[in-house]
Amino acid sequence: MGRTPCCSQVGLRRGPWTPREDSLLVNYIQHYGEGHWRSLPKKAGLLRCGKSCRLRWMNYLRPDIKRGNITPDEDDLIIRLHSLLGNRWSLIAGRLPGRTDNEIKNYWNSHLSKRLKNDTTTTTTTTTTTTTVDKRHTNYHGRNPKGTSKSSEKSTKKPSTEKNNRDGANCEQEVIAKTKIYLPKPIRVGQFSSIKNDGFDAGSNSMPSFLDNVHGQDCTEVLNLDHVFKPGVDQGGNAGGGDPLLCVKDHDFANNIIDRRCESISCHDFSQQKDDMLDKIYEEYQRLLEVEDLLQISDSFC
DNA sequence: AATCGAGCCAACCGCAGCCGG
DNA sequence: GCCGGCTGCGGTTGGCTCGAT
Repeated sequence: MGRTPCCSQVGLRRGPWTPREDSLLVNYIQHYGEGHWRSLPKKAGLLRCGKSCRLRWMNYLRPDIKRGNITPDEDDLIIRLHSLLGNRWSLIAGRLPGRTDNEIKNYWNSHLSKRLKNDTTTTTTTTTTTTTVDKRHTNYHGRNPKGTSKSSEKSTKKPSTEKNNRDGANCEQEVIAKTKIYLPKPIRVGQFSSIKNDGFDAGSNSMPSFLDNVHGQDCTEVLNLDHVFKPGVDQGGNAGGGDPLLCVKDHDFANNIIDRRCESISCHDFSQQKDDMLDKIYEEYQRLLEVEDLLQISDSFC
């Protein structure tokens, strides 16, 4: 499709945005709303391409954006969603209110992927989950072996909700113990085509790619999804029991994965399973946020 | 004090989906 | 059904910051 790259136009500014440009963009959007990015810069008096304006607004200027201080809970949620969705940052961001896909992507690349790397190097030398969890305890946030972490140091400069919300390393270790990280290979998906692009078409018996890509494992190992989801569930795998996570952990899902490998169930069924699971993870996250709020309120009385 | 290297993140680039003509 | 423009997405990059030496 012959599309002219909008940013290649002569005379358009590039690089970091100035406060004046920001205010022009914000003022324009406040008056006329988002959209029509192509024509927006001209109307707003900006020497930027529409794409750049959109990016700036979406990733930085939107009023509902939370910046920095990814909490352990968000961290946990990102890991779990990533294990489900792969590099579908926009989908993951959609489940994290106030977070942008760019921020999550950056966070993953700078923090979590390193943790994953450490994790995989340890898992290759060990066979039991217990062992790998123990190893991960020493590698949370991908901190370097010297123990100096710029991210942690930076976070001391910024107001750190992470430190306020949780009891530091213990909680981080707890998160680690709850999660098993996989690294799906990058998948490209359209907004409404996650299943279609997951790599299995009607005539294929293959697994969806996000599962195929799970660490290059076969479906038996994919059953380790149990580790992806929050433990704290009973080992019997009983669904219900008051905890929504019990549903997430529901073995029916894992069984469906196997069924798919062996019998090829319908795309729709699987899509529904995945959507349900996402909803449940998200519900859990919302609950965590509520609990955090309650804890903060109670702390404030102490 | 200067230099180096690692980490972080805003922004850019190119591709693909969607949609209207 | 085809074409072209717009938009959204994910990968990548460049520059800034900061700790280590």
